[in-house]
Amino acid sequence: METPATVFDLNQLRRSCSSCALYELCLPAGIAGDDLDRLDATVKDKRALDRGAMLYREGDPFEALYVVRSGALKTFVQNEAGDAQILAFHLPGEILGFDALASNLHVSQAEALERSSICELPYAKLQQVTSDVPALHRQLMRVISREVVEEHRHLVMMGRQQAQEQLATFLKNLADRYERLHRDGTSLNLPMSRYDIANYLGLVVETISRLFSRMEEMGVLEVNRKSVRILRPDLLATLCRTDAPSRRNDVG
Amino acid sequence: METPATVFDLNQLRRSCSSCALYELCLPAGIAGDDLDRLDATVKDKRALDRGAMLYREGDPFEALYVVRSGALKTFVQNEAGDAQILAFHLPGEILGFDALASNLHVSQAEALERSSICELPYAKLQQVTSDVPALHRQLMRVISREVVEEHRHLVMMGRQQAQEQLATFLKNLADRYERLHRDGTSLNLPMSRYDIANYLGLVVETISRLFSRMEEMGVLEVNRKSVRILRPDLLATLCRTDAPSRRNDVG
DNA sequence: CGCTTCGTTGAACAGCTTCAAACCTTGTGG
DNA sequence: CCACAAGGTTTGAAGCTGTTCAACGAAGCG
Repeated sequence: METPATVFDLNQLRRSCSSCALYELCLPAGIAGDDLDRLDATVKDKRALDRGAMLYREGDPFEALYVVRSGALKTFVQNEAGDAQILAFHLPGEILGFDALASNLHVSQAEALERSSICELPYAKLQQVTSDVPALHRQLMRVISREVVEEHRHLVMMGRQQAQEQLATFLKNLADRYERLHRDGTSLNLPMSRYDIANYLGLVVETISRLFSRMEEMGVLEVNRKSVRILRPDLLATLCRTDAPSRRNDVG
Repeated sequence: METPATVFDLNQLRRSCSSCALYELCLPAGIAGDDLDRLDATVKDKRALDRGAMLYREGDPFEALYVVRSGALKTFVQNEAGDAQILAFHLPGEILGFDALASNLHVSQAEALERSSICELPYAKLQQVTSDVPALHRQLMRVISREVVEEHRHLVMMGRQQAQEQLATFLKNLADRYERLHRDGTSLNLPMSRYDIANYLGLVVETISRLFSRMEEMGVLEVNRKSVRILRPDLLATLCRTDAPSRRNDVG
């Protein structure tokens, strides 16, 4: 909890990737010297987004990639009826916007889950830099590929795991990502609602609520609304695994 | 049904992307002239893969991207217990291998579903060309992005749809892709087993079998083992949509 | 302070899975 | 070439997980 003034000062200070706390998680990881300076010059600050504010919508022209600097966002797709499927939650240091590379239009939407600040990488400028800096090009490909791999995780979770395993995996993944941010990975403050978690996992709210209660009874978690403390990380890890290998898991 | 001799001749003839029947579906789409020639030079022919043969395995070093020229493959991830989740089926003109870009190791596996032939794009050579040819670079990014979007479809199918809607969507998608190949999109010859379909959709074989029977009773399909004829494409399309918007579809 | 949204809990229900068995196809070795 | 084994597919019956419907308490917000 910092005062608004402090946050503002930090943002002023950090108008350079090399001095950003997220440096090693972000796109510039693995880039140095002049190349980093050139990337620096392409980064535009984006005003903070309030909770519920959209970073981009489906059909928006592709203008930039975005890095979360603080806060959290969700990305989702919506069908004609307005039904949504959440694709991912994005924490500080994570990049979003790749969905628009294919058609130069966004095919998903990004919404802030809480007040968030964003780095904007205008793609036109980024392309100029990448054509001169092969290292950045490779780095960009690596980051997209990471996104592909991350979606594989999501698919496995949905396709092969039971509800309780899914929630355990989801929490463990969140905890791991918070630890990478040098934060405590055992006491989480969930930025998303139960509805969001349910949607992300392909379940309904009631199931999520019941599972939180059950895992609290088991002594794995201490749950208080958005605040989740992991009391037994070891138990949580075992809950991620399916113990009864079901027939649907065999490879053809 | 061509004689082996004819196929061989075609392969001889087609040692150039510009003369390949898959030209407009494949990586070179949007590339022309000298640039295409340079790409041409990087393409290596890969011997045909027999049914069940692996193109790459988890942990294999990243050496190349691959384009399916004929046949079909499946990609999947496997957990410690050997349980698998199929990520995608790959038809002619489609590219695979992007999973390895992030870590320079494959994190998934690719297996031929039937005798297939493959174009190999050694990544080292490809990188040389992309650094000189910005158009190819952009094209490559677009193709990866398409993969991301395609995985979104898979996630929505798994997360928001019921079993029958899933199978209908799966079949419609296959039909569309076969039509893009200038083949008949109404009489499919499924290269994958019922087990594969079930695994891909996060269901069990029995469910798939029952759904095929049910959709045949409804007059939508005519099913005979691997051969599926779509009698009522209009009905199939309606079966893809959820008519009862369930609570789990709302966006938080 | 009242309203709306979020979260929790209970009870009944439904859809998909599990278990079981039979049939059909494919391939292999005698 | 046939018999048999092995695996893929289909169908039935029972069971369980997660959903649906309903109701209520708590928190957030104008």
